[in-house]
Amino acid sequence: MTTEERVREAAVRLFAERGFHGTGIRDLAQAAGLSSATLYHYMGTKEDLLVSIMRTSLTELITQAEAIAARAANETDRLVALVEMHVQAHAEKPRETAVVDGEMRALTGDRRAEIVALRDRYEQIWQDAIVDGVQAGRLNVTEPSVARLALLEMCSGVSRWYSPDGPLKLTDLTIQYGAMALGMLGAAR
Amino acid sequence: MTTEERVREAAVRLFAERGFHGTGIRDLAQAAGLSSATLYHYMGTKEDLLVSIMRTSLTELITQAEAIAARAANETDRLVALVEMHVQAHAEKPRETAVVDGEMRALTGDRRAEIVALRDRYEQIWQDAIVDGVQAGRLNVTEPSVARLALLEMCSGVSRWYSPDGPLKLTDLTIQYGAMALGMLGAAR
Amino acid sequence: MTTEERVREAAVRLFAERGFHGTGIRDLAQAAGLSSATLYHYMGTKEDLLVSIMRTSLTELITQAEAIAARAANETDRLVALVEMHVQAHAEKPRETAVVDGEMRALTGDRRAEIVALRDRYEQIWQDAIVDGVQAGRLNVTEPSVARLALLEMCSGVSRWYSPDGPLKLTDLTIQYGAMALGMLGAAR
Amino acid sequence: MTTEERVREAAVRLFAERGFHGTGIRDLAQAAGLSSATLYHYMGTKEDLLVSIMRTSLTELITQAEAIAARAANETDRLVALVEMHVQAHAEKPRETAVVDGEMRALTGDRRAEIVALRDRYEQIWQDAIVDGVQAGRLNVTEPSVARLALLEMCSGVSRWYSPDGPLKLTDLTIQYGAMALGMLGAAR
DNA sequence: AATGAATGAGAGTTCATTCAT
DNA sequence: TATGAATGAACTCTCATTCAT
Repeated sequence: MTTEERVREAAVRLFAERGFHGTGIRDLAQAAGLSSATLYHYMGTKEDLLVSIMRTSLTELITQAEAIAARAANETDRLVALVEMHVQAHAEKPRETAVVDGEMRALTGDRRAEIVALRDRYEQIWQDAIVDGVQAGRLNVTEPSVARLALLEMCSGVSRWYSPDGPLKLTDLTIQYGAMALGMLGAAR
Repeated sequence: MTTEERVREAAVRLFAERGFHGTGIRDLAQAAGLSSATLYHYMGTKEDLLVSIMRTSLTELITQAEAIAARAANETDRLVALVEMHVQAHAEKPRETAVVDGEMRALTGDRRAEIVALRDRYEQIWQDAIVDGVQAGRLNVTEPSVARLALLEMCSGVSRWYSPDGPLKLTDLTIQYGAMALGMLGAAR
Repeated sequence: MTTEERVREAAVRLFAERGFHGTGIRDLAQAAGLSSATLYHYMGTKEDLLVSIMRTSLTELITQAEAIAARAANETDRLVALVEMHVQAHAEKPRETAVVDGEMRALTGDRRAEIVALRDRYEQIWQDAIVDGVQAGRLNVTEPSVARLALLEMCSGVSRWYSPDGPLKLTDLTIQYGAMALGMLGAAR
Repeated sequence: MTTEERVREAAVRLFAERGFHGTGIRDLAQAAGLSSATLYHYMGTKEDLLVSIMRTSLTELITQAEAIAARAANETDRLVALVEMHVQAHAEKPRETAVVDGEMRALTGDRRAEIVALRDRYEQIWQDAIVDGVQAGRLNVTEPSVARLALLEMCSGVSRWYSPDGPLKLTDLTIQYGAMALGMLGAAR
């Protein structure tokens, strides 16, 4: 693992555990095994580091979501595939995703706009999936926007509690979430 | 409104908007219209203030949840009533609830233990409701704990986006969430 | 005991235990059973209070020392009587005397000058006693100033350790100090 | 002189002149020619700095006192040598010794216990010297503990007034204190 | 006589960041 | 590549003091 990766990993972990404002540059340096001065060879500002983490994570989610949207056999499958991918990502990379979901308010100015735009783009994919599902008669929701928000919150929460060392296997987790998603969206049985 | 209430309200707002660590004592003072020294006539430490906000909010939720659990006609009603109450609380007091849901990690030591215990007590009420519903054959979930976590995350998310000034009325919101909850828990139709 | 006395007593105790700068106005108020605002009905500034304590204590010492100097039968008696008086004062009022001996540096400007002048006046009485004793052939010291300083430090130290509840009676204490003083000043046997 | 030494020296001087609580961190920084933030590269807390100064000074005194106790020809020599060493230390390092003698009360908790233990160890060496002198018939004191306290106070006072630039040479000072000590302890002539 | 409320200034300490080496 | 040294600004919190009631 390169030093840059160590820095990044330390940042992901600490930002997730303590939040951006709760993490000091010295904490980061110590966790990465460097002096705080050396840290600055591997990053810009603390906020740059946060942005970079978020961009990477969100971009990956978007890429996967777009691939799913492109290849899904039907609207139901598409929705379930999105849920499974999202849940899996939050189960496998709980820290990265928790940072994305929880630290957006720490960003300022243009950086914030950039990340918000990415998030909006990701959410739009979900919005489309739900709207299309409803139009196709496969889903039954009163208000697609409300459903989208509720669904995403439900799935994102996984990063806060799931542990791969616990009794629940990842595949079972995604299956359950897929089922719950279909249920809450009133999918035709 | 008393000065103490102004302090509290300022804290709730800023903690919700910027997070505990992102809120300085001077920000708080300014928002409450006081000097930072005067602030300390109306609070203990910054952390004390956070604890107090959380305790108040969680205690209120627990009180309401226990009342619902005591009076509900059947397991389905009980679950829906919990959802409606929770969603309503998060819609009406989005800042207080967001602080409860998001700033627990900022607490330290005994204070943290106290608040975590309250949260656990609240979640247990939900857990019981789900388990009872399953046993009564009115709900159908694979894993009650997973369902509880998913359900609570879904409902708590409301504080992050709902606005009473938007197109969606509060009653419609709660109805939709009730329906989604029943759907995701596989309620008998 | 009047409130003013309570304030004074609290100040004496706290200044002695923690020092002037180590004692806060809130500590004083609490020790006197008042609010910090009420405190200011019974005193000027914190420094005024210190000056007042010192003035009272030093004036009393000077009065007693002058009486001794006026009535002593001979130079040896005079020296011993000064020692006994000084030791008794430091044993009976350890806090007042400790404040006088230890907090002079906390004073500023004119206040400091006033107290320093009182202390110098007191020390002059001792200086005269030693010089007269030497001239009378009753004492034998190389350098009267050095002897005076050494003697006063020795006697003042009593306030730091003597307890009336301990095994040593006050009369025995003063007798021992008188004997030690004569010894160190080379008194004719 | 290294920066660390400059910090230490500044602290010794200011703590001696104004007391620990009377010295601010910004005073310290200015006296050392640093910003207050930079100060913290060279010390832990302000109290750590105080402890370190005291430990160094007391350890040196103990080392010297133990060496004297080990090599003294007889009980009288031993006592005089202790006095001379102590007086010399207080004359040559008046600030360090004044801090040791006067700021112990500013310490808290374990730090205080550590320093008190060192001081007690040092005083025990004196106590032994006096007791041994009495048993050997070379000293004549009523109460060794009282004599020890009086003697140490007398000698420590030197740091408060002696100046190497004054008329009194250091060797004369120590000789006079040795003579006074023997006198006050009733040494056989 | 008594105090709650108020505050500017300052306390000790840490912040994120820079730079010469 | 790596870091000690450095700092202005900011941190949370307390200071001594005043004043209207």
